[in-house]
Amino acid sequence: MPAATMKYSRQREAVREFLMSRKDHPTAETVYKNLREKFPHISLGTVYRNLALLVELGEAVKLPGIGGFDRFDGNTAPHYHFICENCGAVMDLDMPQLPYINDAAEKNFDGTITGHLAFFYGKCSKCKTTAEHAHSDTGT
Amino acid sequence: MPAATMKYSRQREAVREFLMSRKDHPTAETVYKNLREKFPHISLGTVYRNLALLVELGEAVKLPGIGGFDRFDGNTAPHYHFICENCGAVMDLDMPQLPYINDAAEKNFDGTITGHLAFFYGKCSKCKTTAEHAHSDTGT
DNA sequence: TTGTATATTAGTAATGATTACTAATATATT
DNA sequence: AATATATTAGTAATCATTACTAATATACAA
Repeated sequence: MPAATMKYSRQREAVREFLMSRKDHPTAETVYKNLREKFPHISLGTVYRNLALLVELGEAVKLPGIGGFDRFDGNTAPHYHFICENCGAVMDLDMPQLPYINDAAEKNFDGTITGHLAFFYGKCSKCKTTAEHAHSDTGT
Repeated sequence: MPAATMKYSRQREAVREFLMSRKDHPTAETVYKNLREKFPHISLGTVYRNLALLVELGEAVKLPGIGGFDRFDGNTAPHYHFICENCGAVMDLDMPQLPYINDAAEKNFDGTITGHLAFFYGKCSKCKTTAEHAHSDTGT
């Protein structure tokens, strides 16, 4: 619930800027670790609150529960995601929207389809060649 | 981690049967509530352990983090899901697989796409007419 | 500039789904 | 029946996320 009137905050701006600058859909923990370089006393709660606020304002998107925890995407334009089965990396896919699959879904369905969310699985370019097993998102 | 050799258990059979009998992708809590009618002393841990075991054996599928918690699907054949934005209900969609969208995803992608998961959103037939706000999965 | 109002924060405690642990029980085999 | 071990019930621990609170930052006006 955004406050009645909103005030500027350096922490919120930093969260916003960090999110916009990244294409890897960081977790709250990753945002926290990175912002601590600029704000050594920032609290995890502040990160969570501002991430939720940005989502409410339509300036970020929440990808819930991927690999056990929520991730946040500064790109609010509808797009598809890829998740590497090997290293857990999450990345955007450069592909057009597929609005017609909504029609396919609505064909034998009583309700109304307004949209969809799709995640593609496989191996990222790195894991395709190297057969490593470590999981990423180290926040570097 | 399944044990070296597996033994029969009435509780596990009950979990399996319950899951197979339902098309609404119940949560662990829902399975627990229902099985308590037959096993008044069954523990939630037993339900979780057996659900995880069934997933490992390939007899069930886990839908992670939908609406805040994991759901379990006794239908292991690949299929698509619908999630009602109003009541939170989760249901199967009667539609063909869309293998060609993997090709669309792989077009400008360096890695390998092996599959996808898609969730469709909108209003179920019930919520399309009645404008209620309660969330379901009451376990009845 | 001061002063007042209130949104925001840091720090910490609480929540809640899920997982781990352990002594007792169920199952399988001899 | 006796032995071995997989499984359970019950409970405690985990851990991402949320809620709470006194102190601080921001906005704006006198």
